[in-house]
Amino acid sequence: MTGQIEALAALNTLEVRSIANAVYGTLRKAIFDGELRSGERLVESQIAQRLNISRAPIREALHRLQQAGLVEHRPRRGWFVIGLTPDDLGDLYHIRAYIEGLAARRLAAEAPSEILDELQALITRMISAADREDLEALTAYDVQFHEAIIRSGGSGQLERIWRLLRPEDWTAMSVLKVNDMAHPEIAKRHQFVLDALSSGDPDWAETVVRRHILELARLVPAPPTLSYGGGPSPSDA
Amino acid sequence: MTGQIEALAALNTLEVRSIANAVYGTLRKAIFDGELRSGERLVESQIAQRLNISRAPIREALHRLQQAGLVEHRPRRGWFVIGLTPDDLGDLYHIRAYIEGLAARRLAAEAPSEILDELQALITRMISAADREDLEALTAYDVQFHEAIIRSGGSGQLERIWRLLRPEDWTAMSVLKVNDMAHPEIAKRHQFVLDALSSGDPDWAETVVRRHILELARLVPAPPTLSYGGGPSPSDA
DNA sequence: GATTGGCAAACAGTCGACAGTTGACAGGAG
DNA sequence: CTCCTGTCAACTGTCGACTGTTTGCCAATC
Repeated sequence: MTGQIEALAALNTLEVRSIANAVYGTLRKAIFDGELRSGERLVESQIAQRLNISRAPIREALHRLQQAGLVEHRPRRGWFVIGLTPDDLGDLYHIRAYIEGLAARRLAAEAPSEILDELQALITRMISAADREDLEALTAYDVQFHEAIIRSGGSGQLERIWRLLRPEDWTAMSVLKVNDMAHPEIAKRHQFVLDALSSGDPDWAETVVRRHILELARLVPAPPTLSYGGGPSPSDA
Repeated sequence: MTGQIEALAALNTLEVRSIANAVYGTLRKAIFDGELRSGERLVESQIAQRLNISRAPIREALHRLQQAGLVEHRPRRGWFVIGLTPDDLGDLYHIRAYIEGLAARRLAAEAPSEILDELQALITRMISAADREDLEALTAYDVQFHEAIIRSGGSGQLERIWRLLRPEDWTAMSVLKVNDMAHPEIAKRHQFVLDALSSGDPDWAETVVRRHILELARLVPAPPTLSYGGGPSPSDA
């Protein structure tokens, strides 16, 4: 019974209920895959024609991509793909580090055992995923771990901004690449974080979580959007 | 000549070049003025009818309001006004404090004199505005001061997120109310911030700026959206 | 009396069309 | 040859209409 209910709930959450959602995913993927280069112009009518739909859902998707910082809108001129510089990515990780640190501080202050148990369970699963060399699962648990911290330690706004920082894929992608070399290490690090959260010392919890994120920031490679295909780069300003 | 050019530039920046922009402003104002209460439902067609326009620009405005965190969109159900709790506002200030702190850190590391001069000029104007009891100007310079820090200390992403945190009005409104009682003090505090930025000590600059913002957070009254008409307030956590 | 099934109204999602603006280009004046 | 001006195509901003889903209500059933 419960299993079925959960399945139904998942179906409801399934994101592709609207064309606009599908377009959003398609364009986002195209950008990340490098099919759409930084600076490239996106013409609503052309996309509409190529996907065989009207412009309305395209506009909605573009607005959402703008919110995610992946495209730019110039009034009466059109839409342009934004390239993320390594600096940009670094900034996003920095902000994320602060936000999660803040959530961690609050979480540590209360430290409700259900949450801590949940986090511990996730770590257990991480370990087993690492044993199986199941990168996908490992990544998923990693994301869930951080989501749990934000959800239980932050108010709505903290979570809202946090989500804006990570157009779902980035984190997943970078984690995958980064941890290529150190699967079992991941679980260990999260255990360290959890210990800090359980310590009852908000300052310590905040510090550990912040460092945890910033370590990622250092390891993250240049974002896929970038793909400077050589040539003179006008990147000094 | 130059004057005219500047005037034209200002006209270009003027935001009401599209209906969607106007609708955005209208709805935002309605929410802040309390005409639209937290939880209230917004029906696209009704708004369209009342403003005598089609639904397209309304949808765009609603999407932007969602991005600003002022309304919520439930697929196939509609749009709902979101009420900001005092906790929410506090969170936003906290995040802002971190972001501006980060920008301050970088700014202090380089400390280009043009920027410092610009900031000093703004403080001078603040003082004179305070003398004149010109609250509007005082607020404007305050905002410009912080904008300058973000622009020169952050990469694009830092600024992008920073702007998301402050649907233009909040800051202005809260500053107005808060400083009602302490106009000349404002300039003094900003001078303190600027000194820290000039000190060449990034750690110190970050700390001072962060505190500067967090002081605001403590002073800020309950957000206007809220308008709890009495009743027990659930604000302890 | 409580539960289920069907119905109708309300509304979001989507569509195709039109109008105003912008950038590019060609042609003419200096 | 350079600069300005008029023209044109492309594209965004906006519109009204259609379609499918959701919700609340009422009747039929247990």
